[in-house]
Amino acid sequence: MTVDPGSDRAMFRQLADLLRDQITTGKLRPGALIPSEPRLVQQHGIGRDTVRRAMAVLRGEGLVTTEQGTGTWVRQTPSRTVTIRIQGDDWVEVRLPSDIERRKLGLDEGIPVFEVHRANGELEIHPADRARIVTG
Amino acid sequence: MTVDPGSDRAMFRQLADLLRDQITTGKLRPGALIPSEPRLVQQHGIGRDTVRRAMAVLRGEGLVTTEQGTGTWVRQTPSRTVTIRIQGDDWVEVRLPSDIERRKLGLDEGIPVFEVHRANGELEIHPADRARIVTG
DNA sequence: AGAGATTTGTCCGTATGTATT
DNA sequence: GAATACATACGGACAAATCTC
Repeated sequence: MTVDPGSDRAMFRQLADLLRDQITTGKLRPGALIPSEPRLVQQHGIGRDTVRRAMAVLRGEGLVTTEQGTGTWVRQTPSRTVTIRIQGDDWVEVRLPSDIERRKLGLDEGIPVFEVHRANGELEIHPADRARIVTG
Repeated sequence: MTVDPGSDRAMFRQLADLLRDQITTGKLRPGALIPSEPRLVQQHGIGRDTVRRAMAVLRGEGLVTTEQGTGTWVRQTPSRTVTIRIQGDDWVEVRLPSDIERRKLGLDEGIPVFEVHRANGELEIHPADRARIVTG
């Protein structure tokens, strides 16, 4: 299966769809290496820019992580180590960190953060891929 | 102020930083029009690719929204119309929607979704820029 | 309705730099 | 050092959407 230049859907989206499907169906398991950019270029007969844009889509969805000089992998969904308990007048919002904040927190692209506003005025930030909100 | 080719920081990140700063400080208010791509190209003496990547950064952070044929605007943070109440064994996780799901939900890029798992097994999806989690 | 200008979307090519193996 | 892989940046070309006249 490959991408279709004649389709209405942009080729980089088709390629992202194709890889996302392999990830969500388990064909590409967490930790698996995505074929290199030149490899995908050759496999689908497309430009490198197109491949890179597809990767950018998947990174933005938190599905893959890329390391310069090495390659791109299916992200390991970390076991949720943090359980956030809220009660009373606590409340929670969610947002994506800025590029700067993301680096400071050591987060991958496409990972939102929980902003936990405690009733006492304190503010906690938690990466949203390692946390789950419960009551009590 | 403009970008510096000699800096360690990539130029498209510098441009994103610059615009993000104007947005967060209120210099560019919600609804304000971002200068067009050719305008920014000329203003900073950079390539269009660089400008577009800066925009992609800001879109991914949920700060701006882009419409083909029109332009790019500072996002209106919608009034929070949804309040999610959780209690008992309800729990909440957060993720970014896939490209396909995002279109189906009519969401901008960079907007996470709440996944509310009810104790009775039901599953609710809420755009995370229009929701707030509380107890009770 | 139509034409033209403006603006963003997609795709390709090339070149160079940086990081890892 | 060499080979491989991703990062950044430029340029050009055409398509698609929107707006104005």
